Amino acid sequence: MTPSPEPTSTTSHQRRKAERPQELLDAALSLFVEKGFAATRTDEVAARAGVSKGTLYLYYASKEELLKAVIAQRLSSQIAEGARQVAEHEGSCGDLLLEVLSRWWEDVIDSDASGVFKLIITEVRNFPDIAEFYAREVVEPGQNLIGGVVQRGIDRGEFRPVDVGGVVHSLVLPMVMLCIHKHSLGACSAVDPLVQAPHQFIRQHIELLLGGLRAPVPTTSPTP
Amino acid sequence: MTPSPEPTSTTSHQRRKAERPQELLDAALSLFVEKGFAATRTDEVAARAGVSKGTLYLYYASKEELLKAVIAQRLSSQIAEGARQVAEHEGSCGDLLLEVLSRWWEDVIDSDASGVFKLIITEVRNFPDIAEFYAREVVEPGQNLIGGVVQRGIDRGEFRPVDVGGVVHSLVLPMVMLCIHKHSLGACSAVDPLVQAPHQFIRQHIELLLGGLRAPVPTTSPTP
Amino acid sequence: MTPSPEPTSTTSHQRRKAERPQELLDAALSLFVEKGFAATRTDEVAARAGVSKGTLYLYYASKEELLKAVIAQRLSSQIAEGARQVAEHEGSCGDLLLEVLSRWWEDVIDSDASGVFKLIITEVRNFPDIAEFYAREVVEPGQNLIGGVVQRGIDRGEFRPVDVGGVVHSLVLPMVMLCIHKHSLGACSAVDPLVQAPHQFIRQHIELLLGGLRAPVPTTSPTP
Amino acid sequence: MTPSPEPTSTTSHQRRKAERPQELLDAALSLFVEKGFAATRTDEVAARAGVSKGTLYLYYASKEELLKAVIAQRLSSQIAEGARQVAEHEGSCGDLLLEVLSRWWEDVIDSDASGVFKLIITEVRNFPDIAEFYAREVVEPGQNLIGGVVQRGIDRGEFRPVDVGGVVHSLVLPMVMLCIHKHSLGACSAVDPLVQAPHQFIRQHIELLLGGLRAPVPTTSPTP
DNA sequence: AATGAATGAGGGTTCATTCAT
DNA sequence: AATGAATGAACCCTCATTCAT
Repeated sequence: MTPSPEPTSTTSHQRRKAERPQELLDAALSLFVEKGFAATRTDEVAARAGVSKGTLYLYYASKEELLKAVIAQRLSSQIAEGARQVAEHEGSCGDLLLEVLSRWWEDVIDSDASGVFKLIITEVRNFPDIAEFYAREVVEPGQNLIGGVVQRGIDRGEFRPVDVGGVVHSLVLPMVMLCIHKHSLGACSAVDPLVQAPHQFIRQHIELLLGGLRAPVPTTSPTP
Repeated sequence: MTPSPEPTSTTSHQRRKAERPQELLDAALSLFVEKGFAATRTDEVAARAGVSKGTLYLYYASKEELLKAVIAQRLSSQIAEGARQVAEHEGSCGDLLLEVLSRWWEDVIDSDASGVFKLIITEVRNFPDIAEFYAREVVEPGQNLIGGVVQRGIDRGEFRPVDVGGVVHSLVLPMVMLCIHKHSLGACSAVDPLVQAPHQFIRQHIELLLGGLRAPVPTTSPTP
Repeated sequence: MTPSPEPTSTTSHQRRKAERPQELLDAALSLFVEKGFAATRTDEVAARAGVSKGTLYLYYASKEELLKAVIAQRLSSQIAEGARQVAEHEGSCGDLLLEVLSRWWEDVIDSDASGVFKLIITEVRNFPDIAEFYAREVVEPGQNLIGGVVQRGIDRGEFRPVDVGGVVHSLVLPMVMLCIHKHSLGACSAVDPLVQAPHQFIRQHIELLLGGLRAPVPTTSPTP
Repeated sequence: MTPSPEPTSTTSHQRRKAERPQELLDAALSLFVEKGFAATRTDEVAARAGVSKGTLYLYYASKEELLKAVIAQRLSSQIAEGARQVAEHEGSCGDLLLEVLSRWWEDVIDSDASGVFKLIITEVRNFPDIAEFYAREVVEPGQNLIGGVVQRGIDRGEFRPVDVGGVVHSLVLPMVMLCIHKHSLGACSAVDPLVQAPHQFIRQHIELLLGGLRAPVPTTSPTP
């Protein structure tokens, strides 16, 4: 916090220098997502980041390292976000699910992060490290989060006693699928306008599922 | 020497030639799905098909033509399958959906065809022709099929009046997502065993959705 | 000359068989001349000769052997032709030159043989054997032929005493050049229509040269 | 630190870059002329230019572009040369022809440019663009140049009234032929030593033709 | 004798990576 | 730190040649 003795020399030159890695990561992410890792040329990445080809190698030792940096950075920033909103929620589990999922999803779908899912899907088989990383950092905490809420709903009698893991998938897979879709078929002209209003769809989807999930109001329980 | 009337002239030479295209398509599909188009080398495809590199080019003019042939063939064979099972079904629309979807899906998920979805997702951006082809041949007929059943259910009062397109997506997207998953993260060791019992999951998923979809049993208040 | 004992079984099948080598040579000559040896594919040669690719190798051990056969055959047939017309000619050496050269040249320019010059020019550097063969079979006898007539003209006082070798080149090089031209630029559309009336040009050319060659009529010899 | 005003920034790095295109063109010319376009490998060109295979493609987009650049550059430099020496000549048209032709030709025959004629002859059929280019840039201006002098000679009564186009060919074709010869048979061992003294031959050739071209000296019968 | 499917070495071209400036 | 020229391994594709039929 002590002001650095050098003058206000955080010149635009230096500021740019500090931003280079992020600019490169952004450029790489968008290109990797669009064309795939193998079909993306390093010159393109450098060009989109506004630097020369050689500069890329000052920051990342190889194209593969760049890929891993892209994924690691985006996923790390997502882990925290979901976890916060969880526990301090009041109200029914149904509402909580609706709230948490739709908020998280709205954050993701409109940002570059949505592409990471496509990127992972596309590249895991070629870079197995990614699988392990993704399972540990994203899949597991995410499932625990959502699964925990579902389980709580069952315990409270709010939900019917169903397979928790299955419900989580029913909830989440379409969301992931839409992220992927956005960066593949959805990016092509005039394909399936429904999926182009994803905010609305996801809300409907969750409510539809909650409809099947909620325990029948235990008045007289006439249904066998 | 006894002349067999029909020309047994399908010599082993000719028989091999007749089978080559399919062998190459199968090899190409599995490799393209596994590694992506750009990361697959033509020698690998040839080797997996048991022929030499040059032979591939006797049947397909280029790597890109091979890709298009792979997709076209697999999709063409799927178009017919779905359409058949449709109309001559008796019983409730809910049962019909459960039946048609789970049967189609079991056919797909256990065959090589499941990979085509990943392949399309991965490559459309690089080969825009594919988007058009896929939209015309798969997405549209598929949506009409499922959407038609849902609409019929609503008309009959079996289902609540919901957004048809949205329901179709809620039903289908997880299935497509599981196909994709099978060939990416699912192919990596020890990731998410839940998704490794996909038959059961999809049945649960459909029933869960049907639960949210069915009109409340009109016992007390038979609203028209 | 004794009729072969086999019946008239020189069926069209056999006749074709006997003609195969020549058909292949003709096809090869025209393609080699048009595109050059390296740029000609063996399939093209076979196709133009109306046989399959494999058949070519029944007659010629390799593409290179085919080239040599093409050249050898065409040149051999030219050697004899020129030599005959020479000695038994009556009249002036000028007339003889005009006669021999224009007749030989008319035979050559309108037949496929004209292409051989281009072929040799194009390929000697890659196949040095050809140089030796050509020098021995064509250049040397040809020069002796024409040079002999020129020398005789000088000896008789019909021609001025000039460098014989040079005159031969002055006479012959344009003819060779026109053969080459016919198969390169001359085969392209609308190039230099003059050269497209080569019969007339060559006659003019020879007469022009003879005009410079003839000794001034030895009346008073006023020129120093 | 003393600032030299003009940037001596032509570092050896940059200097090399500036010279690369010419080095590559020279290497390509000599190889294309020697072996033909199709039989020349790009690595050979690169190696002869002292660079690696990849470097070639930094300067020329393809082997074919390299060919066209080779031809265009050499021809462009020849166009100007001939045109300059023309008009400001004093003396007879015969002297002018002798002077212009032999000077131009001596420039060409001893430089690499002589090979371009063989190259064009060899490759036009495969690359029709070249024909058009050559006709427009070389043949037409050249014929106008020489033909103009001949016509002037006729108009002045210095030459007999002959076919101008034909004379131009009689003059020029042997020169072109010798250029071609130099790079094909002439490059093989011990072939036709006459043509190996080309300077002398061409002078003789021109004078021989001029002998046939000149109007008879109007001493006794001054025909108008 | 004839075919044409199959081969695989070789050539043109690309592109990740290096390094002198 | 930044550049961009240079490299060369690797990839797609061709085509001369072989061989089972």
